[in-house]
Amino acid sequence: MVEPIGPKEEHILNIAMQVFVEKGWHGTKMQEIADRAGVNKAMLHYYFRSKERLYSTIFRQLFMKYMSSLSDSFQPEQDFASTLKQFINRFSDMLRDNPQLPMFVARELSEGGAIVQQCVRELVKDGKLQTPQKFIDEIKKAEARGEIEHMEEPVHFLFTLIGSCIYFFLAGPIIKPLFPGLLSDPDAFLEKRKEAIFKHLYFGIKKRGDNT
Amino acid sequence: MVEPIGPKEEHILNIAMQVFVEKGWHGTKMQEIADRAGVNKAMLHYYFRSKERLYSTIFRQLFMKYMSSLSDSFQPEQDFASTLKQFINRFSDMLRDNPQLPMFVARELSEGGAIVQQCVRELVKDGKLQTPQKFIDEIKKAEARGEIEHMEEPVHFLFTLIGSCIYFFLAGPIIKPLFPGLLSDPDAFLEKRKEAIFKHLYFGIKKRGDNT
DNA sequence: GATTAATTTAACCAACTGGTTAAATATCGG
DNA sequence: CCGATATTTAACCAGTTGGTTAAATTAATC
Repeated sequence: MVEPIGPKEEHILNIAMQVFVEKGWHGTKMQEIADRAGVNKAMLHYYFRSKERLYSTIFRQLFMKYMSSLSDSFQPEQDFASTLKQFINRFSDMLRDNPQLPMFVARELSEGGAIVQQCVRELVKDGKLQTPQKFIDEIKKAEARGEIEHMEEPVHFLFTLIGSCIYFFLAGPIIKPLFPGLLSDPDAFLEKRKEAIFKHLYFGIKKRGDNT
Repeated sequence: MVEPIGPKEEHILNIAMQVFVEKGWHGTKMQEIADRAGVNKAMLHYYFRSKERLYSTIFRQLFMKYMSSLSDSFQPEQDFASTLKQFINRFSDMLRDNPQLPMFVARELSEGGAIVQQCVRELVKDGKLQTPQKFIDEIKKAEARGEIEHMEEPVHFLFTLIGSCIYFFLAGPIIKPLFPGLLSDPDAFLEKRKEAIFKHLYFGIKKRGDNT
């Protein structure tokens, strides 16, 4: 089903991915892809027929990468604290390596052209987006083990968790000018960020032993 | 400095705002604004000279609205628990009334054309984006009062908090198809979401009295 | 009611966009 | 080396885009 693609084709695909991720569907011009890939514009159509096809290939790939990383980052461990810690670790590392990925996915889904909508419909239909249930089940188990507090709707914790991990990467352009210096050592920052998220979500901020 | 604008001008501005919020800079066409506003395309240029100017007016306005709502939602109360609860309440309500606002701001900042960059530079220079410090100061006070745990870098809590509130609105297009039925009663959902966020961040999920 | 200024319109324009095509060039099996 | 196939190019095309303009219409002023 997945026909093999030549190195040239792959090179174009990689460049196109960069441009689409940076500028989105409307902001991306075929000419710019061609220029940055160092090929004639007609080559893009030779290999991919149309902007729609090229985009659809790329969106599908990146959307799956994003959703898969959610799934892959979540691996049940001995206790839920470890599971949570590992998820934050892995998911944050993926975001560090693909900082523009969540913005791309969110933006394209929100602009929601026909291509994107069809893509998502297919993936949902094929059952390829079932991360959440895995998550929720594990939360319920940890709850049953008496490890964590009872949650009425575990899905909320999922939202809180993902939101906490992602926000920094989505809001980067606001945060950077507001906190100059915060990112002088990005790696160190991310490590602290991971710890902070875990502490906030697992222990909360309330002073323990305080019953007010 | 702010010249008074006629009702017609304002009408166009409102429509233009809708279109820009929906489709972003590149996705917005002057013709569509004109059509939806029920005016001749030349009128847009008559009132606003260029797409850049029109956009710049709108971006500035919406970006300030977003940043102000962050600031306005944060009003110190008797105790930090109440402050936090109220912030989540107010900020979430604003998001409910302007669900596309965070996506718009994030998207435009990430595409980061010259207009946006200059806009942000001006606002930062004019000191109009100083919400965060207010926040951090209050956290430190609550810490000093012994109300909450010590935080090495309170700014992380800010990120976790905002991320938790915003994620649902940014990820709406992913969440809706994945959790059909979750939003059958959006208002009820949001109320539960507010409570959940507060619980997660203030108390954490760890079973209390458990010292593992 | 005439004159002036503000508003609105249709027609137009140059630049750009995605896409095509036919010819040129490179590649490769024989 | 030859033919066939795959790749690459420049020129081109029709539709769209932001923007202009001059004339027409309306509103305001006297």
